[in-house]
Amino acid sequence: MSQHRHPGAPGRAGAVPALPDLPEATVARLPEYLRALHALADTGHETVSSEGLANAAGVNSAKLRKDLSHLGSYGTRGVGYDVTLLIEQIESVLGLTQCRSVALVGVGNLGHALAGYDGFASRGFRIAALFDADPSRVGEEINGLVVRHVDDLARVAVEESISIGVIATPAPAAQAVADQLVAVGVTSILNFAPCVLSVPEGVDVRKVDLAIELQILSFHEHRKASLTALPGGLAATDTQEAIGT
Amino acid sequence: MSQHRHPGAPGRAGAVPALPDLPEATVARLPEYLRALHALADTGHETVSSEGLANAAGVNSAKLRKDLSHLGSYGTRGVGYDVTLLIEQIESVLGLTQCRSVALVGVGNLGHALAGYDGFASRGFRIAALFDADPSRVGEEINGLVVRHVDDLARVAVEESISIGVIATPAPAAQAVADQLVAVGVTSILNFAPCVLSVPEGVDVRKVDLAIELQILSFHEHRKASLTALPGGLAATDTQEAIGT
DNA sequence: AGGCGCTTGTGAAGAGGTGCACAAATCGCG
DNA sequence: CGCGATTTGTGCACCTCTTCACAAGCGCCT
Ligand SMILES: NC(=O)c1ccc[n+]([C@@H]2O[C@H](COP(=O)([O-])OP(=O)(O)OC[C@H]3O[C@@H](n4cnc5c(N)ncnc54)[C@H](O)[C@@H]3O)[C@@H](O)[C@H]2O)c1
Ligand SMILES: NC(=O)c1ccc[n+]([C@@H]2O[C@H](COP(=O)([O-])OP(=O)(O)OC[C@H]3O[C@@H](n4cnc5c(N)ncnc54)[C@H](O)[C@@H]3O)[C@@H](O)[C@H]2O)c1
Repeated sequence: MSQHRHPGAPGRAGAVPALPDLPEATVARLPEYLRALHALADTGHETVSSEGLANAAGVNSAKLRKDLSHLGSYGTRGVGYDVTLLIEQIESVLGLTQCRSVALVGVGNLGHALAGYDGFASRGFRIAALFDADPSRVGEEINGLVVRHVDDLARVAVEESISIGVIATPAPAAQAVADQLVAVGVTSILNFAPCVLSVPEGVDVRKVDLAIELQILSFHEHRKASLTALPGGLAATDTQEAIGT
Repeated sequence: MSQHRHPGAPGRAGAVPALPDLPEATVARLPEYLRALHALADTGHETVSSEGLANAAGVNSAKLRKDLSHLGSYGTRGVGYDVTLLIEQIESVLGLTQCRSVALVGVGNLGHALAGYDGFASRGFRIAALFDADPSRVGEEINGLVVRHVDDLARVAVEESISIGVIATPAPAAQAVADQLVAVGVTSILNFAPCVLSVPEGVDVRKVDLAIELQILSFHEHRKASLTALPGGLAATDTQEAIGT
């Protein structure tokens, strides 16, 4: 039940990309494989085994093979995977063959760090525009980019063909900013504000909340403390515990 | 996600702390519920239904009820959940009743933003110490905290009873920093460097990689573009939205 | 007191993800 | 040219997570 229209999207009927409807869990791991592959390429490796790559990416080798098998058979049995070829394939699947332009809204404490980060460019993204609502911030230059007023979003978004929006404003402003981004045709949003965004169908939102990460760690810390507190019979590895009824 | 071990049998071996062995997916959502509950409390709500809270947290109401049922029965049928009581319960489970001390290593671009962020304190965390390896940065004061040299980690960690370490150094230094943190007894690490950390069993690592988030968005953007280009009769393909963390 | 509407808590079914284990495929070498 | 070593790709069983659907419980109103 999805009718996503892309305003002004050129009807490019390219039949080439046989896009293979990947499992979401696989998609989330591909970037990690990509990073590991680049590291391997930089150190002169031409091929890599699933075991080696899995190790570098911090996952199980069977999982890695299954993930890669979803893209097609790009490995050679008895040898492994061609590093360069695999990089090309993963980048193609992730849509990184074209450099994507990112708009960053909210150039405060966190926004400054993001704007000054060079790790995005090296991974296929270009921060194309910075926006803020505070007039005293507008005009400031960061890393060769001038901060513009958020009211210019519509114009600049088209000029720079923005495809991803990053929200780094305080939480109370985030929904309004999201609405503005959606209004200018942005369909992917990365949200740093600790709040839930409501967006129309067809728009993807990913959220990064550092406090949540810390709280999850806190839970495990709490649990570990409780476990060490109770002596009990440390009878080797008894991982079986039936909970069902 | 962090690699998770199976440390023996975490079942209900100990009857003292009534530690409820929660599903990992539930743990990851509890902080979101907590944030939504605080927002409700601030706006004067005394009770909330599963439907209302689920809405505020951006999840399914059945999922929310099942999550909360793992903590025990703290709702009242026909009425809903007592906001204050539920906050207490969740904070207790997450181990937030005591304020946890955080050490931040790497006070560069990103580290400055984190150190200056007041959103941690309001959610039960205290940034207790800042560390850097660059002598020119040591001594700098940020938000009332003095940057110390990373060699002082051992001493300060004990003094401040650090329970969580945050790594915001460049990737090549991250593993060494992680080793140092582990050496002084830290068993929970939040890593911002784009690399895999190797840590002993019993240490939890969570990773935040912004480039990965962007690449996942890029994939969906790519997929959406392909779908709009391919008309086809498949109007029933359900597009996924607002992917969870 | 009793009925009625609302909401929780949960059994069960289904969907999705994980990891083992192994057959199939490929290479190097004698 | 065949054989053994190596590694991929995948069927399968198991497990976790999600979602539906509904009985049980609670408060309120008559
Ligand atoms: N700083 C951190 O380390 C950190 C960590 C985790 C989460 N966050 C979250 O990131 C967000 C930003 O944090 P921060 O520390 O940079 O805050 P900040 O107050 O320093 O910066 C916010 C910026 O957004 C701008 N802004 C406000 N409303 C706007 C609007 N409608 N349109 C455009 N710009 C607008 C402000 O002018 C300001 O420059 C917050 O939601 C915060 O909770 C920050
Ligand atoms: N800036 C961002 O927005 C951003 C975004 C995503 C990821 N990251 C990642 O976060 C990390 C930090 O990024 P940054 O932009 O702040 O880099 P940065 O170079 O500005 O800061 C790194 C800091 O770490 C210190 N450092 C180096 N080695 C150290 C060691 N062994 N012990 C202690 N401190 C040490 C350096 O002195 C420096 O102050 C990097 O891994 C980067 O990839 C940053």
